[in-house]
Amino acid sequence: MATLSKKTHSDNILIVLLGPTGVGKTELSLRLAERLGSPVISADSRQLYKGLSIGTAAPSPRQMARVKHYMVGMLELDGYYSASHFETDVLTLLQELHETIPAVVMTGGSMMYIDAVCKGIDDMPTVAPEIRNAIYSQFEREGLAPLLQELERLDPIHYHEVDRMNHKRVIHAVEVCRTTGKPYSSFRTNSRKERPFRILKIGLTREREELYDRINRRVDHMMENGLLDEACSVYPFKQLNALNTVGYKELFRYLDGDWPLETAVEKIKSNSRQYARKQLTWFRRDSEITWFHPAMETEIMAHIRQAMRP
RNA sequence: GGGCAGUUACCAGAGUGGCCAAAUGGGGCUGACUGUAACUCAGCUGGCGUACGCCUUCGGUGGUUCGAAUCCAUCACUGCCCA
Repeated sequence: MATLSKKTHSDNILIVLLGPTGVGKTELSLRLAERLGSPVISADSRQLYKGLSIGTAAPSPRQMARVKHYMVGMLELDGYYSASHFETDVLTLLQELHETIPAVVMTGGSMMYIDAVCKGIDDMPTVAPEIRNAIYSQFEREGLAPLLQELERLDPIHYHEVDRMNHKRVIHAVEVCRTTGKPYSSFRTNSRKERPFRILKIGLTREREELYDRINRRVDHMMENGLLDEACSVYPFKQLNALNTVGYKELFRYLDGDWPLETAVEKIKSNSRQYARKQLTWFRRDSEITWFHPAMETEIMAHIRQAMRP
């Protein structure tokens, strides 16, 4: 009887609204959040940064006035951040929000960030910048072969598991080995972390042609709304990872004089389409996602209400 | 009207007698991915087949040849130059 008034873990829920870029997540997330009395947590690895609002299609000031947003425009361009940081930050935030709000909305398309929150990511030691720099300069000088040999010696298990053609993965494993003196694979648990709330994943999708058309048109709108000015304003920081981002890297090629503007805009469109495809590939293997067309707001709301019933 | 250049797969563009279903790039498709992930990497991309393979392609037609995307003739179209 005493449990009647007491909230349990399973009373709280995280509603994850995910989907490829340009599918229409932002507007729907606002409407759902308003109906649920929830804020919106953005799961977007680029909207995190300050000064990239046009190119990352971040929620507008007007939209942010409608609903409280978290994880948007809170990071300096040179700030270090990762999926693991996101996991920690969002879990802390959710603990707080769930005190008063049973159903919290998170929306975005950064696959690894979403998985980090929903499934967890292993604790991995932070790589010291000196070690990272040393390895990257070695890579530039000597190529990947010596690093592969080093990995084979330091972590034979992971050596056989990694994609050895993928220098980023190989380099990271070596970084961790060098930093800790332990094999990279010893930090991997392959386990899924428990969460003190339930998770409902709602995927938004559209016909491919419709999605591509929206993406193409959205890029044109971004250009009309000052994307080039925004890119100019961050151009001095173009070497930062935060700016290895669709919409900026292509305009930098224009500003560098490599491409005419028209080419850069076309590349933004095609890179956005490719990104959308990769997102769909990633999400496709997640059987926990229930898919909807963004116009199916009524059905989506019903699906959420259903899940919220005890 | 005359001269020259060209016509290759979705696009661009190599190939100029057999090793060509045809390089390469783009685009497209599929997939991998536990730490800067809007990153990075891989496969496929004429048709059928798991595969050895078979079939249909290189502007059209007709030739030459054992064999043609490649050579010849002719027609069509495109571009540049001269009128």
